[in-house]
Amino acid sequence: MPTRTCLRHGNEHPCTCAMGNLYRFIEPVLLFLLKQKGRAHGYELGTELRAHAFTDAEIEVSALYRTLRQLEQNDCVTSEWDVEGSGPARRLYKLTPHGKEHLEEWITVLAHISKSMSRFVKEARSLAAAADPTVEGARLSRRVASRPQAERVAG
Amino acid sequence: MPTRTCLRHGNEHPCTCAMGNLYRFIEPVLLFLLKQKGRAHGYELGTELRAHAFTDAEIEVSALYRTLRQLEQNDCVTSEWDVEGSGPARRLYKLTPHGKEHLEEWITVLAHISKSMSRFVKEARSLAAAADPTVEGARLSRRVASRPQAERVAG
DNA sequence: TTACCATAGATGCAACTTGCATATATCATC
DNA sequence: GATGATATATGCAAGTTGCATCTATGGTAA
Repeated sequence: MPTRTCLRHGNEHPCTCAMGNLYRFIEPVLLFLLKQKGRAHGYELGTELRAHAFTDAEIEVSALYRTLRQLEQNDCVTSEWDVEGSGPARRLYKLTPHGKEHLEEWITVLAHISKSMSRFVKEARSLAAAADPTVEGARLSRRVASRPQAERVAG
Repeated sequence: MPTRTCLRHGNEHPCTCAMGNLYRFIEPVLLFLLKQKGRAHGYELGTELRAHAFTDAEIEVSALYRTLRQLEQNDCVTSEWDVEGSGPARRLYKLTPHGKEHLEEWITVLAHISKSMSRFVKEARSLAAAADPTVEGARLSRRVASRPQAERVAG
């Protein structure tokens, strides 16, 4: 979270915004959406990215387009100009076989990270509960796995 | 993952190494360890970091020390030189109250990310299962409430 | 007709982050 | 006196990010 603070949400509550866009995590979502939709152009993907994003971070359009071009360089997607219809030309992207494999790799990696992360959260919470054995703390330490609590302030 | 490949594990299987150290994720683990241990020096933390790290990435010692100094700048930890004992002097770190709060923030944020991430993995896997209805795929896709719609065919 | 807005994509640049190599120093052991 | 483990730190090139800005098309409000 470094020195950065979230400009949208201020400094009052923890916010994933402060982590930046983490383009590394934009990439898999783009691959996923392309697999799901068959083909799409960047602007369109930008509007749907939010729903699957891992953080509250605003999607930087420049990051989005740059990630797409990079994916093309790495042979994960192909693109062609679509001049049909009205409005400015759009670049239509499609997943390549290699892109599909890459998405599979991402899924493996993300499953791993997500698991380590939630294990860490569990550990850290039980440490907090042990260190601060209030009523709330005790209740938490009894069963850490499911907490219907207000968990998400960020957003 | 970009252009990078994992040098330790090669290119043969997906590897979180290729994501880099993600110092953003070193930070919370350091805060956690300091809370757990009371006090510790950097080198020591480095040896215990692996057990809690979110990725397979080798811990870059320079990143570790730099993160600690940054945490100190941000008033999350304090340090003092320890010249007792043998060997070179070591900088002993301790969590501050603000550091404790910061850890709590991290936990909230990480819980959120981990959740979004595992939801994504689930979605992506069920999409894969639907696209590739092998025996294994079928088992997975049975549980899926809403199959993804037919791909939109662009004209 | 002009102004403005949504759509669509791209680039320039300063600031920041990261990986790797290297420097420093203490002490133990060979 | 050489080597290696412990312990911390910095320099620098390469890479990444956020923000501002540019180009362009077409629709609509004024």
